[in-house]
Amino acid sequence: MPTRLSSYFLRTLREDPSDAEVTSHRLLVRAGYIRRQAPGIFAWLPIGLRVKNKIETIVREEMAASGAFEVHFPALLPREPYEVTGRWDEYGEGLFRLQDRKGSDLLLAPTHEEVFTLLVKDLYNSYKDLPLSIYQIQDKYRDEARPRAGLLRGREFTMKDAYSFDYTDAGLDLSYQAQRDAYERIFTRLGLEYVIVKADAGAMGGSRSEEFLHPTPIGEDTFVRSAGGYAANVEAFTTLVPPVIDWTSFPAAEVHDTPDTPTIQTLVDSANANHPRDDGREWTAADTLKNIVLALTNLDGTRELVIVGVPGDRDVDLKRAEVVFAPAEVEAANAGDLAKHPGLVTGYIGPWAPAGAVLGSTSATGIRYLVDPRVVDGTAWITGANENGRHVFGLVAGRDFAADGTAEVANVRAGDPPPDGSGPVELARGVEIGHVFQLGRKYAEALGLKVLDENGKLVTVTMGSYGIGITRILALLAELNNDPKGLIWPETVAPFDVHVIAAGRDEIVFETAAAVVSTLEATGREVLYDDRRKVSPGVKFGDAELIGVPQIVIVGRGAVDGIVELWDRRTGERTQCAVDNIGTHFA
RNA sequence: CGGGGCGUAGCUCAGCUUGGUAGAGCGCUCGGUUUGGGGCCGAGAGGUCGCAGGUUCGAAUCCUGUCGCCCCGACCA
Repeated sequence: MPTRLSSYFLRTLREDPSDAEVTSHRLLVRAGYIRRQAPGIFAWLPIGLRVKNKIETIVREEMAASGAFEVHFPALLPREPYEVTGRWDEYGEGLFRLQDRKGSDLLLAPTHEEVFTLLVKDLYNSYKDLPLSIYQIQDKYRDEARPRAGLLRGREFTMKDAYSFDYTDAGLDLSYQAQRDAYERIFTRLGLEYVIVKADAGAMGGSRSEEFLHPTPIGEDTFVRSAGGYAANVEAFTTLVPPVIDWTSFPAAEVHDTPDTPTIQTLVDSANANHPRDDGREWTAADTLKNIVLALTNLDGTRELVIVGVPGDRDVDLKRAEVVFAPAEVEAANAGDLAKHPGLVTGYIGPWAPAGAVLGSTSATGIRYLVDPRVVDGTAWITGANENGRHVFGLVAGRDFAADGTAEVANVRAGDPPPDGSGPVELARGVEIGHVFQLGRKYAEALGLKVLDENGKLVTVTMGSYGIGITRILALLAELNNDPKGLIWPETVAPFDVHVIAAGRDEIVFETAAAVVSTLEATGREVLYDDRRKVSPGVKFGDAELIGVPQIVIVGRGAVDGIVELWDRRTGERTQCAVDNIGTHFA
């Protein structure tokens, strides 16, 4: 049976909804696919569900091909398992929490590692049962600080989440690879360009992690890639560590007066004017060591300071810092923080003073000191002398000062060398459409998921976690496939295969259209039939363009001669076709 | 959490400066007309003007507070 527009539960809007800015959001609402319920929360209408189901079907087929089984969990879950793994607290304000009538804590799951782990623990005890991969397609809840862009970043969204269970690391590698391969097939079928980038494992824990990003300027993720094939999220980028330098012939560090040089630029100018280098090269910001005070707020609410030293031509990237110091929250230290440490001379902070070390756990201040990986032993720096208006020149790492360790907190720039030597990187933006993780044993350990191995010994299971954002992909496809008139779906996910328009009032038009619809359905096509009697052709054409079914058949004034028009929504091309040939045309 | 914008009919908006019976277009209902690009004529239904206080003879309009929404930023597996 065709879907008849005269009775379909669909209403298109003539004008853009006032609360939608992003193209995909605007068109999906206008064309009757979704309706907003609350910020970041949407209802799905029949035609929208059809597209969502098409995407889910592709995902299900490839999940099945990868050997994974589908299950389904509730979104509403008890606190306890999340308490055990620590995520009840770690997730912070992003977690929707609620209580039942008895006062028991519940949550709307942001992701389901805990309960999948417990399910396998419940059913399996032997290595013979493994490997196992199971998945669900389910709605997830995250209380985003600011939902935006319609479906692209919502608070409720549909996600395919898969989990793998192995008892050896080698097995995990295989399971991970199987999911990764399935993702490549899925995105290829969806016609979505993607880049696989090295990612930070973040709050999920675990080791290996890669993101599938669709490269586009509207993306919220920044990643780097080199011509030689290196690709990483900026949070996961690791700096190429230069070789250690032999400093035996270096002169001793000297303290110079550098009045009124609170910023790097003023310092560089002053150095070139008053203390030029012997070899005539200009001092640059990269010759200076900038020491930034960060304040960490730990999960238990305590606040501590840490100082990071980065080359003066770089800034601290707070997102990268969050990764380094997770799960603590990171911000720049404020005046109050600094006031508690009178040993720190704002604007002239450095690791060294004539009286001894100033920064570091064992120093005068006792503040933890971490440096950029480029600050290797033997590098010489201009940096603060911990006195107002004075800097120390030629301060050599490893000789004059030592840090507590290194930290990847400096911003990444185009042209930076990646760690694998594959050539300078460029920066690009992308939308995260999939993410694969090797979780390792974190969750199995916390929740006690163990199996007996070949030797009758209990071993902890190792896990992987794999996500695809279904509704985000739908929004992205809408974002990529439209024109000023409306949506233009790719055939693979279109709500219908063909949109048949009866354009005219004569009975012959409707008879011919009905015949065309029957023929198309006989060839297995899903048809949307605009059979509305009192609606003018202009309205029908406009709706067809808005709705975005890729193939349109217009049955109109040619019907009397047995001729209909084929209208390609994407190219706009219209060609004539005899009614008798319609079946073979689409066959 | 900071900055900006906005809450009036199902949708998109005007009216507010300068207080005086609630408006338009689209959509919806009925009748007629029209049928290849959102047509036309006529008659209707539909709104506690986000909410609460205040000023006033009188408040959509002025004042105070409050709630909500959108955008930018911070934040965000």
